[in-house]
Order: sequence, then structure tokens, then C-alpha cells
Amino acid sequence: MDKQIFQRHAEFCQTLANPTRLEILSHLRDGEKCVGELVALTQVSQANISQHLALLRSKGLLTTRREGTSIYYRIANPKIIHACDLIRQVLIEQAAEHAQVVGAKTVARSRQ
Amino acid sequence: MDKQIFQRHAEFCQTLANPTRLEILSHLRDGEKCVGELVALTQVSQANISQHLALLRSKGLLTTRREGTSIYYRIANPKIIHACDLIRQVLIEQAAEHAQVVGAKTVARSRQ
DNA sequence: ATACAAGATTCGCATATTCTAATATAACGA
DNA sequence: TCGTTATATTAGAATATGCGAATCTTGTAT
Repeated sequence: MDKQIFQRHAEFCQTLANPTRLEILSHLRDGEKCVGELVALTQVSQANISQHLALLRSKGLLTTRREGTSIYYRIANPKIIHACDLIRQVLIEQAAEHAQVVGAKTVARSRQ
Repeated sequence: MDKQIFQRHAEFCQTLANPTRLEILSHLRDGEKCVGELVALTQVSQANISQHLALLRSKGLLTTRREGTSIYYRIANPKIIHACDLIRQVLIEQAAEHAQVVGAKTVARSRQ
């Protein structure tokens, strides 16, 4: 089997496996933003935002553009957004299923 | 902003962020398999496969069925597969883009 | 009851990730 | 050139993750 692809796939998922990075992607979904804007939007420290941006850039998820002293980041490939949306959907479905199960159990308990 | 959703989304991605777990999901994509089969298919130690299966189950990605002493695992929600496929696609596109860039650079270099 | 086979769990170590604090760099204006 | 603003980088501590080795559970057959 080709373990290589699973390795790279895992690394990609690892890149998405951080709430701050997901929030950054979410803020960039409808257009580029500079670092300062992202800091303000997320309320996360500048250093930390910068670290996450560097990581996302190094993994090819973001690209940059300089304008004066500001650096604007934007999403490199719109499919990244689609992938995030799809995962979000699974998440919502799972939550719904879980609620159903909990609900069923509660009903069962109330009938005992 | 609702950080909660980013947190849960990140945890979900974290669950997918391991090559062995992705390989397990890949093997289960067309039907359930028991632990021993997965061990044989992946060539990973039984203890480790079991650990990964437990994690995937605890996160709601897999469900189980017992048959004698064997326990069969299967994917809980087919959308999980779709999400994996979409990420795989992004991965492939990125690889293609990267190859293009590298190719362009090589051409440029050869023209110097 | 005993033995065996299939899985699960626990422990401990090695490695990876994330964050904060401090510092560095780069562009710009006076 | 100097100061200021925007961003990047580094170091180090805290926490999380992944894995092998050993052990435990459970089901089944004798």
C-alpha cells in the first residue's frame, strides 16, 4: 500500500487541526486580510497569529501580498474552503445524531 | 465569534491527522472489517491498531459489531469518506500546482 | 475448569505542538 | 538617520500525541 499518500494527507489534516488556524481560514473565506486585521478579529496575540499564518503559508494553504508595511494573506485554493465546509457538515450531522441518541435514551429512561 | 465550533472542528481534523487512522478509514470505505484483518492489511501492531480504532470510535467516526470473538468496525457516516476524498483532491491539486511552479523555475533556470 | 484466540487497556518514553515573552526585521515618514 | 508601525522569528516551558511492551478481558471450545 502507498503509505506516502496517507502521510501527506495526515499532514494536511494536521494543518487544519487547530482552532485558531480554522478561524483564520474562516475570516479569509471572503477576501484577503492583513495580519493586524486578523489579530483584531481573532483576539489572538500578534506573535501567535503570525506563527499560524507562517505555517498555513508554508503548507501552501495561503499566499501573501505586501502593501507598504502590511502583508495581506489570502486563501490559495478555494477547495480548501469546500473541504472545511464538508467537514463542518459532518460535524453538524454527528451532533444531530448524538442529540437523537441522547434524546432516545432520555425517553427510554423516562419510560422505565 | 463562536470559538466553540472552531474548537470542535479542529478536534475532528486532529482525529483525521494520522496516517494509520486514514489508512484504516480507507480500508473500511467499502465495508466493515475486523481488527485482525486491519492489522494484516496495514502491517501495524495489533495494540496500535486497537488504540486508533478506539479513538476513531470514541470520536464517532466508527461503529462496531461483535461476532464471536471478533469485532467488526465500520464507518459511521459516509460523509466522512466524502470529506477525505475532497481533501485528497486538494492535495492532488496542490501537488500539481507545485510541480508546475517547480517546472517553471527549472525552465527559467535552463534559459539563463 | 482450562486453554486459547481476538481485542482492549495501561504505562512509560520519545517526539511534536502550542503558546508567551522577548527580540529581530522591514517599510515608511519626519 | 531616527523613530514608529507592521510583521516575523526565536527560545523555552507546558501539554499532547504516538508507539511498543506488557497485561487484562472476553468469548469459545475442549
